[in-house]
Amino acid sequence: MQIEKEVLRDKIGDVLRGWILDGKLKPGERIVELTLARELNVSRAPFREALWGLARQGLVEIRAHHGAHVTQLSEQDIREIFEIRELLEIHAAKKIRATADAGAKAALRQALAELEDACRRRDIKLFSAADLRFHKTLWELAGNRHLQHILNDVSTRFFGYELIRDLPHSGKFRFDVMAEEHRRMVKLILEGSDRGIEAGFRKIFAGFLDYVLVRFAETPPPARRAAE
Amino acid sequence: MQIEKEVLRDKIGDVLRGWILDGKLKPGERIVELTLARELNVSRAPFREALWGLARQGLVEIRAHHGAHVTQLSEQDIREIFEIRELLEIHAAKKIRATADAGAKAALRQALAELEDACRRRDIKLFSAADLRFHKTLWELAGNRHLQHILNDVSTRFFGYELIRDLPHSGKFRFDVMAEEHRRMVKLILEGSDRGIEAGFRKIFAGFLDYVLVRFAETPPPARRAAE
DNA sequence: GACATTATCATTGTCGACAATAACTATGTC
DNA sequence: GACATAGTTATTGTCGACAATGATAATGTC
Repeated sequence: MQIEKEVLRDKIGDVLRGWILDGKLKPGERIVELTLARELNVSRAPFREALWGLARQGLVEIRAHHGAHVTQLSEQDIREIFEIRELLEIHAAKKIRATADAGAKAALRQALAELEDACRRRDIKLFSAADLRFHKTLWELAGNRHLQHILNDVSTRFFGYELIRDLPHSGKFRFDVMAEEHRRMVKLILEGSDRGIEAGFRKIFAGFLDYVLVRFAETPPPARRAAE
Repeated sequence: MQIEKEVLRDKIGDVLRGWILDGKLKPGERIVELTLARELNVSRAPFREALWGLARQGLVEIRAHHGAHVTQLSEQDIREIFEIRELLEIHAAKKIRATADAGAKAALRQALAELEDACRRRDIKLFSAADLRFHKTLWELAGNRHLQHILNDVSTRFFGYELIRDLPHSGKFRFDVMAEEHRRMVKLILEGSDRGIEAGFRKIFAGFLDYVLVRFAETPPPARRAAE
């Protein structure tokens, strides 16, 4: 594996983030510095700093003398993070509703169109990318960079989870429902009221949380070696 | 300056955090690793990791080849962070209202009592500590550890600011107003409704934000060497 | 055989040195 | 004198080595 970009720690961080998000490194798994550092042909110094960068995003947890572990979320964690994301994303939606200009509306419609297209093609990879782009657009258009940043971090933590990452692969993934829900969100923002956004988004989020939690209950914890 | 605790990086982090929060290190100021590391009789390795820990809290910003700078907030930043804190703290208050048991209510009243006492004595140091404790209690009682954590980080960023830290020293600090406002918050949580909390907290936050922004406008930016 | 104790090993924490980069200074040119 | 250029210095980035710690295995005792 070769790297070529800014500073080493950033390149390493990008690689590790990728490994976590696509499941090569699994939740709860310990990251042994020397092992992975050697695999990347780098020394431990920049590797360590890369880990701190990931810890900043909540993707890994660093404990003194116990190394870095890929963050492992409990059901409680998922509920809590979900609650926050819902709160913040609804807030973002309301702000967009109140402030959106022509450009913002166009961006939103554009993101929606891409997502709908991915759903029509029933293409998982395309959908995941479009979904991420859609929500990132939402966060950005709210016009609060700190909010955008927090939402990004809070959301990123989920993607490392196969139970979420692999959701679409479960065969019975409802592309049409997803398209409809996102259409509804856009409609609420462009034509609805704050109360409408509140109720509509809540409903969509609740449905998704249920879906996630059911899968979480089904999935046996992958040998949680975490709590020591 | 001597240190003795867990791992070096944590001890260093604690010292640096203290220096930032009490103004020995000012917003925008560059942190030169060797200089401060020598002052603490430590090498750059643990010092650097301490910086990453602070970056995780948003207290410093690390840019490749440009070192670490104590986070410098623009007026825009203050507005944005304030908006988020208001949103989250109102959410916390609503959750407490809905779920608080006898113990929670007692904890809230206790925190309020200490704050009122500090106000009666017109003791700034006491007040600052009590205020922090009051809000931390609020965040904790909401029963969402992730929310608690985010609120803590989001709030910490303010304390490094003299314009906020030194507010109470401006002579005309209104202890009675502060006591009254916190009393009102507790009353709203214990006896009010969600709508009441929303409106009441909004009003209090708005007043405080105004106060902060006026002072921010008055304070000349301390030779912003940031934007390079 | 089960348990406590010690020794061994794997891994992280810290260090000092050197390389790479950016900021600064001095010099030359017009 | 102002500007561009080259050289110098200050600071960060990366490295390999050693120390400290925690986990594991081996040993001894009951």
